[in-house]
Parts: sequence; structure tokens; C-alpha cells
Amino acid sequence: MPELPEVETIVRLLRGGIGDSSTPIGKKILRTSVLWERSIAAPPVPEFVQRIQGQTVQKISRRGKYIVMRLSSDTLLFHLRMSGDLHVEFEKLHGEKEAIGKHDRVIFILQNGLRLIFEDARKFGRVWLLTDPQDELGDLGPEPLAEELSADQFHRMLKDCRRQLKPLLMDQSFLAGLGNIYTDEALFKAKLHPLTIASELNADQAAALLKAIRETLLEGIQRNGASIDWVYRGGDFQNHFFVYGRKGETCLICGTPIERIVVGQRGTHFCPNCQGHTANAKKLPT
DNA sequence: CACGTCACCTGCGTGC
DNA sequence: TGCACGCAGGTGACGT
Repeated sequence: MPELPEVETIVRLLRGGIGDSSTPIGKKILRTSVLWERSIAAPPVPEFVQRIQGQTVQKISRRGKYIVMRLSSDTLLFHLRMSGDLHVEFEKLHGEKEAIGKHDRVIFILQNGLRLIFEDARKFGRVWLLTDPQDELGDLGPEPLAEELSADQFHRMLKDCRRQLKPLLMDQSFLAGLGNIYTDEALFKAKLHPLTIASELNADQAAALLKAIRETLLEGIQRNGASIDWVYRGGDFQNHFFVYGRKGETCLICGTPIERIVVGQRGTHFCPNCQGHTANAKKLPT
């Protein structure tokens, strides 16, 4: 899916902060059309549609990879998973037939001819309408970009884990927001092998990893995220990957061919030279 | 606790 | 051109 930077980009677009895009903030939801019922995680579709009607969008934010919309009395959550997207459109002029996109799953009809559209080719994405958003967000780990997360604290979090870095960093209850791309890119930047056992990092390595994660995420946000495959959202971070999707191509730092292995069912890309120097990684098969 | 496997879905690129 | 296959930004439910 979109990872933290792509979700952040979408949130900023929805707030109207980029270009001349319009925003759902301050608009009342007049009606909702659910085109794929399983996109609605909770409550049951009839209750969802009925309860949301008449509520006004007050605030749009992000928590991990979730889009959080504060409404008058409930909170609307979106998780885009692999292929979801969320954007606003204007109603067509009178007389024209409303075009429903091939992958539109939920359409929210707002005031002033605005429509909020949740589209999702692979149908993995989910939408929640909750009284207390913590019911869904409660198990998330800390925000990697939050200043409150110190290098010391991050080192302590790692010290308690005997797991490999790659699956650990992608575990949303450990840290909220990293996915497959940004994890591979951050590990490359930190010069750490993806199979390194977390508890074996020293304080300096932990600090370097947190710094690399933050720099990678910030660059992603600054480039408006990555647009890969047919899911295009305007970002261009995909043109600046060091390892992701570059199997067999040469490392931009040292020239060694980038390797791809599978870890936890996910393609994992790394430079065996730049990221091969941790003590325990040498013992691991590659 | 930590890992492996499958399931959920559609679409695109590749190779025969 | 058709078609099988592998791959894809994610997560949750299992089993060992």
C-alpha cells in the first residue's frame, strides 16, 4: 500500500494544502454510496450509511498508515492497504451522467457538489466509522517522525526484540508507518542487513537506524510519495530508490549488484556490500 | 514468542 | 494474440 509518506501526501491533498484542490473539511456528508460492501469494516453497512449521514468533516489527520477523519460525532478511518486511494471530485454539471470509476468502492456525497471517493483496485482497503478511533488505532506503535521518540527509547525498544529488523520494522505495533519500500530504503541508508537481529544493535546503530528511517520518510513526503505500477498519485520518490526494485542493478554507492531475498513473504532488497558488515548478518545465509 | 503459510483481490509485465 | 505465471506499497488468521 501506500506507506506513511503516501498517506501523508493524500492527507495533505485532502486538506487542500497542495495546489488548488478542494477540501472536504467543513462539508456535511449528505449521502453515502457503498459499491463494495466488504470495504466497510465496521459498523454493518446499513448502520454505517445511516449514522454517517448529516455529519460534518471537522479535521483530517494521519496515524501510521491510517487516514483519520474527525466528524461531528464519530471518527471515520481509512486504511488503503495495497491499492487504495482517497480523493475529492466535483459533481458533473446538470444533465451529465455521473461517471463511476471502475475501482470506486465507496462514494461520499458532500455539500457544494463535492464527492469524496474511496477507490481500491484490489479491494484490500477498509473503512471504519467508530465512536472511539482507539478501538482500531490502539495497538499501533509510536510515530517514527514524532520528536518524543528519542534515540535512547528506540534503542530500548530494539533491545527487547530478538526479531529480524526487516519484519520488526514493518510490524505496525512496533513502529507505525513503515512498509516494504521505506523499510528497505531505510535499512540501506543505515547500512544494516535486513536479517540483523534487533537486540544486537548497539546504541550508535540504533540511533543511526532511527535517523535513516526519518530521513527516508521525510524525503518520501517531500517528493509527495512514490507512484509505482498503475497506482499513480503524483509523487516521484520511485525515481530515487537505492535498493527497492533494483535487483541485479548496481548499488549507487559501491557498484555491487543489489540482491533480492524473501523475508516474511516480502521481497527484500539490499546491497550485500554496503549492508553486509553487521556481525550477525555474516552468519546468516543470503 | 517468533516464525511460516495462506487468504483476501486485481492488474500488469514476462515469456512461451 | 492468448495464456500461464510471478509479482505487487498490507494485514489478519491460522498452525508449529
